[in-house]
Amino acid sequence: MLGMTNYPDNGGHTLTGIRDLARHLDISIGTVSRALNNKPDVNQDTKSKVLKAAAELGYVPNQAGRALSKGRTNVIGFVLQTDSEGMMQGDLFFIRVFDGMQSVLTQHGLNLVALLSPSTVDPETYLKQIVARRFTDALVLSSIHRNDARISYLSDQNLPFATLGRSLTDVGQPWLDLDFDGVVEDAIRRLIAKGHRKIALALPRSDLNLRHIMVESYRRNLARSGIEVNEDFIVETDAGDNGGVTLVHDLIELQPRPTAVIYSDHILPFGIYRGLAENGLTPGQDLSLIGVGTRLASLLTPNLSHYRFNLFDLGVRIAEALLPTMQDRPFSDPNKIIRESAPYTFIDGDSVQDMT
Amino acid sequence: MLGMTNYPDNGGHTLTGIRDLARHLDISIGTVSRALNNKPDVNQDTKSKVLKAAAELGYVPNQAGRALSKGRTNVIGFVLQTDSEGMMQGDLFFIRVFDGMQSVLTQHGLNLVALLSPSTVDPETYLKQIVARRFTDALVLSSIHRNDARISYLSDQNLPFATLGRSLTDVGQPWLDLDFDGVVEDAIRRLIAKGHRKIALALPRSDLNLRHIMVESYRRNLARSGIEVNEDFIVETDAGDNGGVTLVHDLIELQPRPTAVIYSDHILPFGIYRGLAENGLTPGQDLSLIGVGTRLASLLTPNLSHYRFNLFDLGVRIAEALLPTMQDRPFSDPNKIIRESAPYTFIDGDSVQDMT
DNA sequence: CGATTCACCGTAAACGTTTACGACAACATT
DNA sequence: AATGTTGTCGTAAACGTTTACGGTGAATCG
Repeated sequence: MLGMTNYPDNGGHTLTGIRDLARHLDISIGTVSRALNNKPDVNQDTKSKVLKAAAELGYVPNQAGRALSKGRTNVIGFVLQTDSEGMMQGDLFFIRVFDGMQSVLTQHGLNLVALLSPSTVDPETYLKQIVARRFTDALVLSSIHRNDARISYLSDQNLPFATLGRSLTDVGQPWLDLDFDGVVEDAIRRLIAKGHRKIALALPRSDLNLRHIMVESYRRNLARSGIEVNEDFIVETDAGDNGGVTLVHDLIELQPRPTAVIYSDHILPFGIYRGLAENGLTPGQDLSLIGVGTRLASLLTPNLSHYRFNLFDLGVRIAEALLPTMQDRPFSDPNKIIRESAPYTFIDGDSVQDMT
Repeated sequence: MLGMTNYPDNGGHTLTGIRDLARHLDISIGTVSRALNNKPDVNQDTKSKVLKAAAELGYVPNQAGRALSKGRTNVIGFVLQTDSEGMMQGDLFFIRVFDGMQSVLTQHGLNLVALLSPSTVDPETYLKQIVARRFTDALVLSSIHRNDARISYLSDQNLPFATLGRSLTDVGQPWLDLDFDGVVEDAIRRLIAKGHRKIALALPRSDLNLRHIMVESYRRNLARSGIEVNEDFIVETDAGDNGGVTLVHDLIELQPRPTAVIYSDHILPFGIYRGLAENGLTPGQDLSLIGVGTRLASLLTPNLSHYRFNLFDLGVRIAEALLPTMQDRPFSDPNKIIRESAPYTFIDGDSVQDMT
């Protein structure tokens, strides 16, 4: 039957709780707890004795007990979104960002987990589930939309969080993003310097704020150079694998036909190269290309000019931005709030033609 | 009048605990708990009343309290590995598998999280951290090695788990994997039917059991067809982005030169195509190619012949294999243990030349 | 009518921590 | 000698659930 033994057979040397550890050392539970948490009110000698015994016996504090007592779980969630295509856009990004975040969070005794909102349910209700179950001390949101209701929701719930990307709905939380604004500015400057005037911007259809930021930067910087914006040059790309092919078909039918295109996607350039080839055109020669955030650019022939980001470092900075907000009440001290855009690096290739 | 004040100052309509909910309904805590957990000993009428009130007031059980009391956390971890290249190999896979797993686990009230062992620390110590903190009811391991110490470790810890991939160290746990064995067999048969005799096998350097399985299948099926195995034809590929280019250089220097190559990677084919082009060779014409598990095959020109798997379905089956082991003691009932290989689909392309 | 069952519900003890509080020496200050 | 101070530690009450146990009243049975 069930109640045969008071103590479950835990295989021998694995401790079950702090109680056993205290009994083994013949001191009180409270002192052991204080020693483990490095509290001031405990003798340096016994402190080291406790640490030693804990290491030897392989004692690890039960997270549920700790969470219940302290109200904190030491778990931080990185919330990711899978789009209809299975998140082709983000998945080449997030691993490195995650790695960067984790490298600093572990040093603070925090566990990072990735939370993927399923493709079948909308992101907000998924987030509410997460928050309601509160097995997370803080969250990092990604795939930020132009007006992202999740931000105000999290603010209402008093849960510390940071966003990878900014939004128009802003509650003063820390954010970081990739400087796609500056990237578009730089790309336009480079293209103009090479004599281009008819520059297209190709972006996937979405309501991500990143898209809006790029479009705005596109308009602003063209205007600054005295180039009138042709609305037909702002084209939406399909998410599918052959979105690049259809993009080329769309572009070469435009009147006038653009001589250069800026776009943002990992997979897109392969389709673009293929689409150009199908039409007897050569990348760089018949259409100049500049990629933003394309991880696989070096696999293309001719080499694709593109921008690169240090994603590990981005993860580090996100974690560093998040940590201070977890100390006291979220976003209490405005001086602590970190908000910045990660700098880009331009990788020169052969996909930009000199028109002069 | 003391007991009548059922308005704790929690700042609004968000409930804090089951205690408030019980007070609000004017019944005991125990009954509320039983009602929420659908226990038999509670009136159908009050049961629905409790459910209704919980939904209205937005009450969600505190997971820490529940975990402490029941010893289960309702969290399941999907353990992933990032190799030195930032997990280029796995990341295009795992999202869909994750999605599939999640689709069935949520129906059982379980939360799925992704746990990424950082590239800096070895997988086993990371796993020990996870297990020791026991904020997980069960685990799913991926990137299974030929002899994977994690498997015996988890078995010792009495933690339910399943593996995505099999290993020589086997403790009777459920596993699923992709039928790379059958894929190699099928690929060799197709190539031989088209007249190929000099078939190479190109795999990334690793100790994953999948690699061993493919090599063994390669040897076995060549032998069955009466073709002697040329050890030079089993080549190791580099993980980097231009691993495909160097692979081509290695292949065309072989004496005799293989006429076909089977390989496994997402990124590799792009490099192969590029490497062939650099040498004035045409994919399919000068070297037949068959890819295994290459997500982006449709982006290549000419189309790459390759094998595809239903990864969402794979995730579903993993979850279904894991669930019964969580009911009672892990792996108690051998009839319940599910172990199977997911079937492949061949996608015909233009990258296999007919030699007859 | 007493005894037995039954459906339902309240009580209280767990689960493993943390931490406010107080106790107790030893020592320093008047 | 009385008082205050300091360093160290034990005690016990939380934290929010679950669940074994016992206790009702009503219905059923002998």
